[in-house]
Amino acid sequence: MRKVTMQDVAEKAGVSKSTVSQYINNRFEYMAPATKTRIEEAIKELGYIPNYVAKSLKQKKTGTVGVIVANILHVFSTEIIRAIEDECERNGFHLFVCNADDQPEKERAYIDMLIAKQVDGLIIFPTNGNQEYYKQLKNAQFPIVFVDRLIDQPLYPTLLLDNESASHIAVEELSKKGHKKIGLVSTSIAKKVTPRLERISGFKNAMATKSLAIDPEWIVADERELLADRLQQLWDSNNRPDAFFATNDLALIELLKFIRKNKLSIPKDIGVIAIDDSPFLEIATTPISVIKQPSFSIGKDAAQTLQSLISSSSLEAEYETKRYAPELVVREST
Amino acid sequence: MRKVTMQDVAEKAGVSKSTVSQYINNRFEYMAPATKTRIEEAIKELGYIPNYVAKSLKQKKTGTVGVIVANILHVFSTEIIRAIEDECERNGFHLFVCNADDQPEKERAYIDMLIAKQVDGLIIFPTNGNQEYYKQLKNAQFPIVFVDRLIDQPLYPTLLLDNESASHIAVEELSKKGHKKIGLVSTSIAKKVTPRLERISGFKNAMATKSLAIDPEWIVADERELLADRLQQLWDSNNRPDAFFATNDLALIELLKFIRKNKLSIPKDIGVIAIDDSPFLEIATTPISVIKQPSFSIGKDAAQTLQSLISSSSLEAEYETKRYAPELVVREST
DNA sequence: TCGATTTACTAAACCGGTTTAGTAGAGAGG
DNA sequence: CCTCTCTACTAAACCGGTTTAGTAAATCGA
Repeated sequence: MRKVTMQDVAEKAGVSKSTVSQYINNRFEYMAPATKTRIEEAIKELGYIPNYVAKSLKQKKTGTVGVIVANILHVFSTEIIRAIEDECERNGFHLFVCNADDQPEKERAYIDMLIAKQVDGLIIFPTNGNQEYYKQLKNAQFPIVFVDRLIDQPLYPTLLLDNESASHIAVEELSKKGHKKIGLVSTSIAKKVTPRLERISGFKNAMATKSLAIDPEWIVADERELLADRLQQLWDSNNRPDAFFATNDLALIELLKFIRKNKLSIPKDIGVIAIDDSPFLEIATTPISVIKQPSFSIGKDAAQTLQSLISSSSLEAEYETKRYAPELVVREST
Repeated sequence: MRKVTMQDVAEKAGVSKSTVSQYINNRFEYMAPATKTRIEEAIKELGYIPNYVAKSLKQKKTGTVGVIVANILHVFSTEIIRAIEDECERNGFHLFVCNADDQPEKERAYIDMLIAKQVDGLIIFPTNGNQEYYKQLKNAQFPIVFVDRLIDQPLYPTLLLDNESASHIAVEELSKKGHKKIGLVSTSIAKKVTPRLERISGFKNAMATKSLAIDPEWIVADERELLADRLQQLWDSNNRPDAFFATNDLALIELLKFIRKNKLSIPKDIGVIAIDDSPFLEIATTPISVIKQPSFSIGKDAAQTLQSLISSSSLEAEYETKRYAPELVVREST
């Protein structure tokens, strides 16, 4: 079954393709009411749906943006995507959602394909391996917004949590409740992912500010699968902290598993605070205190920032980084 | 800065556009090695990236599929999307991800736009309001796969959990542990969403099979926001079940909040089992027993089924529904 | 040596819209 | 009555690829 084209509508209505195009684009300035009606009817009868690909080719814009996240399974990513989606829907934009899995090659391949598919812009959780490529894209004036991670140069607008502040809040809350020997649990920092690095350095600064001793052994950062063992080793060594700051949801899960396995009670035996909330934390053994990221604001702003880059004719030389304030939710775990 | 086109490459390499096209599509049968090299160099020097939109227009396929889910924030949706994405990446397909929020009008608008954008196929969590439209799409031979929900006619392949069986497993597990007065908590069934309806009717059947009494008051199905109150009312009436089956993650969260508020202990005061797992349930007050959906299999199969529909020249008159076996994970809450 | 075949490449139509330049006819103004 | 403007519409180029039909030159077979 051949698809109905504008030409078919034109013939049925007894007008030219151009006139149908005017109709589709609501340019009625010089259209006779009778013509309008005839086209309207022809469209309805034939069930005509305009081909957006043809339109995109001519107009050099697709009404499409790409989002490349590290992993959709993270709560934070999911919320960001949802917020971007909501905002884009308002502007009639559609979203290509991709997972780079923190692999620069995979990220690069996605960027290439998305550009080949002529997306109008990209929102990326950038890896550290494509700096040079980002620079090329910037030179070509291609609109991008970075989220959650910093790269070396201020090529593009970058939106992320004020991680330093989040760590300070975490340390402040734990120390306020009397914890002094504070440890940290993080997923692997091998790939130099901004939030993890900043949260760790923020943690160290905060500890120093409070004149609390930092024991390097209490900073446990490793692949998720290894965290349970690392924590157990630390515990068995008897050099034990009395509280832990988990820098993200995955680290928290591993920490809580360890705590359960060792039948420790929160916060008596061990205090806990984490970044990133989940509805389940509210109803955990001891409801877990957390530091929330304003993910919906970040996502919404990312989408809006991208929209403005897309509509502006040329990019600026540099863009500033926008930091978002974390929000403490005190429950019973600290 | 003008984009580099195939014409530019052709001129630089001193050949025709057609030859460059052959090169791009790896048709080297009749190409002189020298020509190949010249084109290769021209492409590299100019940084040429083919325009997939132009290609799509001519070839009438875009290498793009649309996924319309009820809500990305559900764990189940997220996992399905992730699985579809993985599978599609393998075939070089990209994903438009959309949220219909269970609103038929929103769903319809998305379908329209995605078709206008010439997606090669759709994977939909269908609402109940667009049956007639689905039929039209079927007539137009448009490839679709339905996930998670049934519609009246077997128009398209449909993949979903064996909900009846999931309910039986839930009742079996609870009754095995000595619970007899079993209640059910579900989010709203006003919109006749398949999984919820089937899980409730499966629950009733399972109870009947076990000769367990069903008290209609123990079946609490309502908007998420109202569940806490409804449960409290039931509890205060003193007509109390001794266990609850939560039919999805959101219902479970509300149930657990209620349990915590009333300081009930699981499973002593109240047994709990639910459909849909989350890493946090493993480490809850009492680790919660759940019935898992094989969401990754469902997503992967959905993507593969869609791929086969896309490559087949014509759709069949009817398709069968594929049911997936739920999997019981026994923890300590039953 | 000459037609047939193969090799290496190209011109031009095509995909389905948008857009620009242009035109026929009606009405206005002098 | 003639020009000028405005209205309502159209022809054709264009977007950037793919594809078909075709062609010139080289090679082959007898």
